Amino acid sequence: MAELVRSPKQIGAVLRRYRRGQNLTQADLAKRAGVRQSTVSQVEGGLETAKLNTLMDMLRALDLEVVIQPRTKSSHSDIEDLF
Amino acid sequence: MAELVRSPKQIGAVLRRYRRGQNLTQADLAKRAGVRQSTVSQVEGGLETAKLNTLMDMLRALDLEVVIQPRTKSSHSDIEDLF
DNA sequence: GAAGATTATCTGCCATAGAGTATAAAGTTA
DNA sequence: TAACTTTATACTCTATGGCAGATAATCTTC
Repeated sequence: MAELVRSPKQIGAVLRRYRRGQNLTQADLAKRAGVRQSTVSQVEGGLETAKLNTLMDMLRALDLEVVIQPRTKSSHSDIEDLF
Repeated sequence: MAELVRSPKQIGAVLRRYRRGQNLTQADLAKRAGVRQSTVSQVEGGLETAKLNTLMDMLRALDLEVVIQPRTKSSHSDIEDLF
């Protein structure tokens, strides 16, 4: 399932969801991605100033990929912005 | 058109393509995104340690959005990795 | 090929990410 | 509720992003 994300907070939420879906702990993911567990915790928490390569490492470790596309009028996940 | 990206370098290339497609200079985009022209230059160049919020600001300024999805076996743009 | 526009780099400065290491706080299960 | 696991925070230190401000290098165009 493709997840539209518009903020670091949403990115973190998606990462967490997929990590749990794969039954991995933050420590597991950290090891795979080559970062520290505390870093995983922060990125999942939506750290805005996280580094791009750190994010990419985490995505790769979860077998996720990124698609960039022109903004669509209104996507379903807009509702998430309310929370 | 949706663009699959797997590295900061590819992200930078996509940003540059869209920026030019909208006939904007780096300075224009910088102003819209609230960053410096030098920063735009670096991110388009593929700076791996760029900050997440900086990237998001640039994407938003170009009316682009990000989708995170499970990795597909082999996407067309894999070929781009050769260059 | 000179002028003008655009992009790439540089210096100084400050803020902070993430490593390393550790512990506190939450959650989970027996 | 004690024991264990998982996640959130803390502290020091080093590296570097991005701002300010500016200039060099590289296109464009006439």
